[in-house]
Amino acid sequence: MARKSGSHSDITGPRIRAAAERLIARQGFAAVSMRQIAAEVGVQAGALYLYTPDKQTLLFDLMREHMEGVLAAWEAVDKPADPLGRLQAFTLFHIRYHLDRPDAVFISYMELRNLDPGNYEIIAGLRGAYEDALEDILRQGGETGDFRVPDVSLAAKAVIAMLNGVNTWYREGGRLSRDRVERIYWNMVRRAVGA
Amino acid sequence: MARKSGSHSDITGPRIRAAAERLIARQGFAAVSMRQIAAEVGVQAGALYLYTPDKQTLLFDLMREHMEGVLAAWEAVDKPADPLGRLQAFTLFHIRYHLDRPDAVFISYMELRNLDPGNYEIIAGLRGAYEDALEDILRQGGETGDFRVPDVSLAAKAVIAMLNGVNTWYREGGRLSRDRVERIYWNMVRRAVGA
DNA sequence: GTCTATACTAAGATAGAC
DNA sequence: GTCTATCTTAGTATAGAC
Repeated sequence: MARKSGSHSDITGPRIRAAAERLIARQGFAAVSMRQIAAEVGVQAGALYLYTPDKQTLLFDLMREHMEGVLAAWEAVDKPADPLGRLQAFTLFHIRYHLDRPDAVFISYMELRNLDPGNYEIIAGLRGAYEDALEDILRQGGETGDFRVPDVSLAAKAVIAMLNGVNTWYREGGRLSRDRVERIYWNMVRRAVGA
Repeated sequence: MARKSGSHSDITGPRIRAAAERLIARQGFAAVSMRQIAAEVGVQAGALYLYTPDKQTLLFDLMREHMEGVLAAWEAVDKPADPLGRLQAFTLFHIRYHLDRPDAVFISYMELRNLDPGNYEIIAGLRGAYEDALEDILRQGGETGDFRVPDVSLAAKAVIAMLNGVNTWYREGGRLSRDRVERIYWNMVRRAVGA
């Protein structure tokens, strides 16, 4: 495709999103200024408004893309038919996908309260859809007798909270390898649901 | 004690902290202005500086008081000698204490990144001390054979993350009573550590 | 102890030149 | 597509009156 000289729209857009993601994850949405994001990209603040109508939309787009990405990636996972296998697939998928995207995860988790009401509803809906995927597995396993979960909704919330915790402390090259962390957590998840 | 007419230092101070806690929990530290806190209390913004040297110290004091409160309260709990009883006591204590203070919990969890480095170290140390208390229980139970935890540090983090999750969704008067939630979570914790 | 007034800084967003 | 310059609003914090 031909490109006008001096035009960088195909590269600046993604760079703005990447810079915003990094900065918001570290400092929080309200504490990050548009000037700061612009400086990180190497443009002036005004130039950002060629790529987003306002700061709120920038945050919303980051969160929506992340949540849609999680859902699409889980859809694409090759899933065993039996509940235990599915739960293991979910556990390993969740840990890996989230450890690969710490900034996006952190934002989608911490900045919910900075979304406008309409945007909040949409993101909350996407989060609910992801939780539903886990609930379905737990319900299926309850019916087959593979799991013993007195309350499917609570168990799903507990498992996701436990797995999300990994992101708060795991550091590449630390005491434990990813594989080891995954095994230990899978062991705890399995036992927590009475498998 | 004699009090000057028009003096409200004994009441305004706590009211400022209460208002700051409420507002910061809902909107985030960076998004809350000193004017907003003052308006909530019914004074002018300048008057806040009679009670705190600056906004950062106000945040730090809220977090320090909360963390010290958690530690002191856990110290004061009547604890069984056996690991299983201790773990149950910890689980029920954690859920109850945290559900009673949702705003303080939320802040101590979400606003770590808004602390100045020196203040961060202090709060992180207090958090570590609380986690240590749980690690001690798990280690003891591992030695007696009551629990099967391949990694005490990971298990402690997993349990605390799971329990913290309750605060994100529990609402008084909702589908489940506190007692029922406590029982279900205790069941999951117990199984997760192989008891 | 609190208020009014304000100094100072920085924010989000826009207009118009290039 | 980007920059410079700027409008408008709002923030933290302080000074001095009462």
